[in-house]
Amino acid sequence: MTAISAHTASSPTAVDPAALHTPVIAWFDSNARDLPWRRPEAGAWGVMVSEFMLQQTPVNRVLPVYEQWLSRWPRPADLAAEAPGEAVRAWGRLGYPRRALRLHGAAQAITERHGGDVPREHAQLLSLPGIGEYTAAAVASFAYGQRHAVLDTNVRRVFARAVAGVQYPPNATTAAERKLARSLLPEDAPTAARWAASSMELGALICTAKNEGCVRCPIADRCAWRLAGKPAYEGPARRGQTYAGTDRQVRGKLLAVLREAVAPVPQVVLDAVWDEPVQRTRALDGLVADGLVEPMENGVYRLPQSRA
DNA sequence: AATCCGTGGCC
DNA sequence: TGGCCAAGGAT
Repeated sequence: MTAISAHTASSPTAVDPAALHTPVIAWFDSNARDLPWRRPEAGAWGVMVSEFMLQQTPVNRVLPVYEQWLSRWPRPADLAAEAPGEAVRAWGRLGYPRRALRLHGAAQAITERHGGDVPREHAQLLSLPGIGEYTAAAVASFAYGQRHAVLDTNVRRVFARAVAGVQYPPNATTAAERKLARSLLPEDAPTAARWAASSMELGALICTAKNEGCVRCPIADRCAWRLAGKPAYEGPARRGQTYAGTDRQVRGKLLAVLREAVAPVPQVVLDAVWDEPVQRTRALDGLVADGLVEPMENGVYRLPQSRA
């Protein structure tokens, strides 16, 4: 096949959805990981907790924390009854601790507005704190078997390569990607949900950002990117993630002290984590503004006890 | 739309 | 060694 015809074949309108569904779903049936949130006993709450934890955090680091959370808070109301600081503490070192606060807030909303059950409607899920377009679709699809385009970084990369013929998807999800995802969605809901999980798993295990495993890929023979000779990424520089010396690092150090503390922490102890006073103060103020830290009297701090 | 928000493993 | 990457969301 020439480069020209490979390019033609990469046109989204030329894709036969069924030609992708069948081999990818068959591959998933034999190769899916046995993750706890995929087991029936996880329920919608388990799926939802896992989705919060998996936002920007690898599976292997989520696993032990997920088990602790579901054991301690088996239903949304159990978490809602806790102080938000307990959620932040139990979040441990998963990163982005605002997710813990949002998950706690979502549990409160579910308890107060939805009778304690994770809502089934996409719009209702979307209205909960910490749930955006991706997570709403993921919960509706994985927990309730509904038909939604589930566009996470894995699926977007699979589509970019297999269909668009490029190495990486755009920085932010585009209207074209949503349209493509909808056009590839199987008609019946159970198959659509299976397809969502399958295409995501393919991106996570085979069609990875680096060291992609094309030799094990069930659709390698029709992947536009591979057929085009795997051209290198061309386009705007992808977003970097500098960390050392940033406010995020300082916030992380401050919150780590508060997570480990069994009693409220004097400011002098927090001051020891970072030398530069202006940045240190800005970071602590930011944590307070975000509701992750609660100032007490006399310059003492703790994880939030008040119900937001 | 561009930035901010943690943490740790990997090559 | 250090940039890159990991099932995003909020502003």
